[in-house]
Amino acid sequence: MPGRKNAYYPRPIMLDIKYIRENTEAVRKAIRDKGLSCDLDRLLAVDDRRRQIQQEADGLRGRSNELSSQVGLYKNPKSKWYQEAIAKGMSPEAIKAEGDALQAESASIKQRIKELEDEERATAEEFRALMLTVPQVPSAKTPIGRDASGNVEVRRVGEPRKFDFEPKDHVQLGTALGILDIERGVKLAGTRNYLLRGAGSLLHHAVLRLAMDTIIGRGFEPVTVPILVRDEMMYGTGYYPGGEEQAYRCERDEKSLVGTAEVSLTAMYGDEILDEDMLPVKLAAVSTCFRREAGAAGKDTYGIYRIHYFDKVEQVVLCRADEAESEKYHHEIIANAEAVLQALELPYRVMAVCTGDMGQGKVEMYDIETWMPSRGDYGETHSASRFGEFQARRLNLRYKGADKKTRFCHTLNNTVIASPRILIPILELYQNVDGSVTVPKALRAYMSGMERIEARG
RNA sequence: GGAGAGGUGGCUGAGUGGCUUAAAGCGACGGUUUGCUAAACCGUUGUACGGGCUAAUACCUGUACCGGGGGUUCGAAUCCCCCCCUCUCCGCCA
Repeated sequence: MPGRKNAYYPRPIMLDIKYIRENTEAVRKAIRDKGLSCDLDRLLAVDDRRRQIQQEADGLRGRSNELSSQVGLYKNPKSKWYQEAIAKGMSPEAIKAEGDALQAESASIKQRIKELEDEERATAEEFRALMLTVPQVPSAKTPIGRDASGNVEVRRVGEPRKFDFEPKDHVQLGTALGILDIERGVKLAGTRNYLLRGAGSLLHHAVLRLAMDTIIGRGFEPVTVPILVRDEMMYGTGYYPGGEEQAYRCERDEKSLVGTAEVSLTAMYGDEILDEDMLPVKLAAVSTCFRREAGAAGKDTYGIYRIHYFDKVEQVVLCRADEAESEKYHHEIIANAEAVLQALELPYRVMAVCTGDMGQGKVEMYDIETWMPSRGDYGETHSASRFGEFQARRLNLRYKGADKKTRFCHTLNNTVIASPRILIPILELYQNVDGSVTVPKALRAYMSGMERIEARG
């Protein structure tokens, strides 16, 4: 691992300022479509001023360097210049006088440089703050809309089950079967916590194993990653600033518990330059995910839909800076997730997420929603995003191409499976009239051949 | 947690205040030679942000960068302060 350089955060880079200068209208439209506030005109003005200051300061620094090296000659009797001057008949006193004069000029330049540096600092700070608010420009395919209601269904696979009896929800089923214990979870850790027991715990591990085996079979490298990471990684992947309230942050250590292994996987090559022939890098990790769910008070409080901790298999792709390639892998990671849902024989639909619902950093985003009988609707179980170079810029994640040029990678990620949320449709759709639950065929191998979960005697 | 040693270009490694635009070597790239390979010889060599000229990420040019930040000085890789990281040993612990 190469040493970390300029390891401060947040990194000021978002989009390329040159891109913003040259594509102002596209960025302006992105701000509008994503419903964000970002003072682009102010940003451009600050950028302008920033460059003026740099020009003046650089010029003065150049002059100052020149003076310093001259003073060095005047002050050093051993220098070639000094000896030549003496040989030409200059007196040491005359030399000293000239040297002092240069020194005086240098001092006055330094004064002006100091002023400029103060202004430079202030301008850079405002510049950075403004840059942090500039959104990634969404792809042309992205539907334009204000919120989730603007999302567009792309396709629907499988049929929601029609029951010939009154179905129970996952809490009723899981509690009666003794595989889900919300009360004791709350006793241990507060609201939005739970225990999975016996076959419930087995089922949880089985879906994770199925997901891992599926994704490994599709060429992804399994990685075990830290889930308490430096805050810098949260900035790098775009969760900070803005998402601090959603994360469990360990202030003392300036580290945060990740809400997804995407953070660790995407950031793991940060500050490195990869060889182009290493790409694409395809990684997958299973990790526990922690979410404070601040601002969601009272929302989805029932059951295990929205909870403070869960386990998730996440897939991440780092690829070349090529729009078509990035789109190709986006389709691939969505297909990977669909393969798992199809193996589990769960009905789902794929939604194109609209501009207002997709988040600042994303170029294109699709959610997969799985049918959940208790909600009488599809519920989000997967989220597939591509970021262009947004995350790579913040992480300083680059590659060297065959043409010797260094570029920022493109990054993408998607859920493979998240449990226990996925247990909601599994329990509810595989329930039997007697309250037992049939184990999906694809999971039986991971549960010692168990075919049916029944209440314990 | 305690004690010590260190952080210099892709890598190794010189450099304790100014003719240092960071030596030298390795590697990489280009070229010459060569039946091919190898060897030899010659040349090139990073990043970021600006400016000029542009079809250009080509070329010319400025500044900054020797772990990070601050200080002393006309001038800092070099001196001072704070922080971070790595390594070694000890302690504690899963």
